[in-house]
Amino acid sequence: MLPFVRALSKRDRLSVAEITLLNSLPFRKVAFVPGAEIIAEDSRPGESCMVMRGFAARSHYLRNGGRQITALHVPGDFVDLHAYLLKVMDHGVAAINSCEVGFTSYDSIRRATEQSPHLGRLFWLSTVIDGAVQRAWITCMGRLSTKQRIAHFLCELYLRLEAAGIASDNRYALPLTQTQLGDLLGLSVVHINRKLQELRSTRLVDWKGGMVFINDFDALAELAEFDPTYLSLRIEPR
Amino acid sequence: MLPFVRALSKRDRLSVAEITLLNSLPFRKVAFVPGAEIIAEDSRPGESCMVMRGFAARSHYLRNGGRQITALHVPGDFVDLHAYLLKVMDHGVAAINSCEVGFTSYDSIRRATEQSPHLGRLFWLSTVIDGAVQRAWITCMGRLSTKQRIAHFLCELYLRLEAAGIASDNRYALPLTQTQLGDLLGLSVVHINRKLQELRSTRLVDWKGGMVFINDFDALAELAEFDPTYLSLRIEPR
DNA sequence: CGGTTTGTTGAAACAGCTCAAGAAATGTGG
DNA sequence: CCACATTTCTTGAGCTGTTTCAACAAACCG
Repeated sequence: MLPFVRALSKRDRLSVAEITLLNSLPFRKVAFVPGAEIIAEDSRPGESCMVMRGFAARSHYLRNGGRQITALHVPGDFVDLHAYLLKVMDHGVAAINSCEVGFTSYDSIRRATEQSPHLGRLFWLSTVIDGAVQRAWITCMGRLSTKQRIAHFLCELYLRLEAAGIASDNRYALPLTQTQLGDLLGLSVVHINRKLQELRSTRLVDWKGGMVFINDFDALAELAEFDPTYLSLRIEPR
Repeated sequence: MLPFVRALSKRDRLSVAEITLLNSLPFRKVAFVPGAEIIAEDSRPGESCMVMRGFAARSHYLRNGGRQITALHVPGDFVDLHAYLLKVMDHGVAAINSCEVGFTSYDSIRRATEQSPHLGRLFWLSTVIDGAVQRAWITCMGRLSTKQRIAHFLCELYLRLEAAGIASDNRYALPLTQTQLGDLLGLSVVHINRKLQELRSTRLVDWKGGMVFINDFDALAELAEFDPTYLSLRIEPR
């Protein structure tokens, strides 16, 4: 089953017909090496893409060479449903690690939404959840301490990966470098490094060898003022 | 004409039937005094709302009493279309100044989208543009200097107000206090105050008596690395 | 007109950045 | 499986940006 279907089914009941329709969406699968550009800034794609395996990031680059990651996409994320309506990319999408992405044409998206308006709303929901995540990031960046931001990010990612069915037991593979985490949280590597050490020393969470181990999720969430409401991980008729 | 219709018509061609349909959406209009809560955090609204007059803000509050504004909504913004799909509010919406808001039920939204799938996509577009604005804010907060952040915000708001038909000639009414601007950009009032003075001293922009005067939009945009692509202010078939 | 909110200023403390260098981990070709 | 090159992580030191606290001035409101 597609991780996307699994993630959707954490948010609403899907009929067998809808699952069939989703599984029959024609995906052109492409593999990307770490750092490769998946969708170029300013391009006008004719397809949307979904992460099948690995991580991808949306990012903006600045004049001084600085980078800001505005979203991290994990397996099951319908990354570029936005572009179906925005038409022009205002940012680029790149592979974080070695990853596989599926492309499907706007035509097939439109056909699916016309065949099932409910599925159309679920596609819409997927973009709206992305927006909720971005709002949470804005709050983190504006008002939380560095240690809290890191903790918040680690909590969020655990729940998202769990929803996609690729994390459990409070642990998951996180293929990010500290530089990338800095670009994501809007901080320098050096500072990330130091605060990460402080966070590790609390023993609430570990991150080594590309694996995150959350030893005390509740305490970590408490530290980060993390409230999972914004992830909409509840089954509701939508 | 609704400012919402005006803003949409900057992004796609609307048929007469669609404009009629929009104008016939039943809106229950409510006036709010400055600071009043329009939608409560954690509530489950049964209606979406649109700003008719004045400004409204989404915000998160933190344990220490801090506040982060994650979106500023101006006349023509269909503020709470998100909740149509999210169901539970993960944040509150409050009036910035004295404002008028129109509420319309999820039922009428659903009827309109079923009557016109194209209008449905335009509603979806409206939420996706909100997301694009949030991504731009993330980049601002993470990687721009304070002066740039202020400048970026002032540029963005001018274009959004112009699209809604309530700003022109590089000037507009901005009913924010410096404290609110700080909550929006994730900075303290004191710092906002000092950097605002520096920005004023460049003569690129003025802000006094609740009015913003952009003396040199291009130079201000250049300073802020502002690229309006993300606002999707182009007519495209969507 | 007086009370309250908003804007402005100074000074000290703290958070985060940059630069630079060395240590550890990872990847690659032989 | 080792040796080497490259990337990533870690550390120190000095500097810049931002916050906090506290006070006063100016603007606004009833």
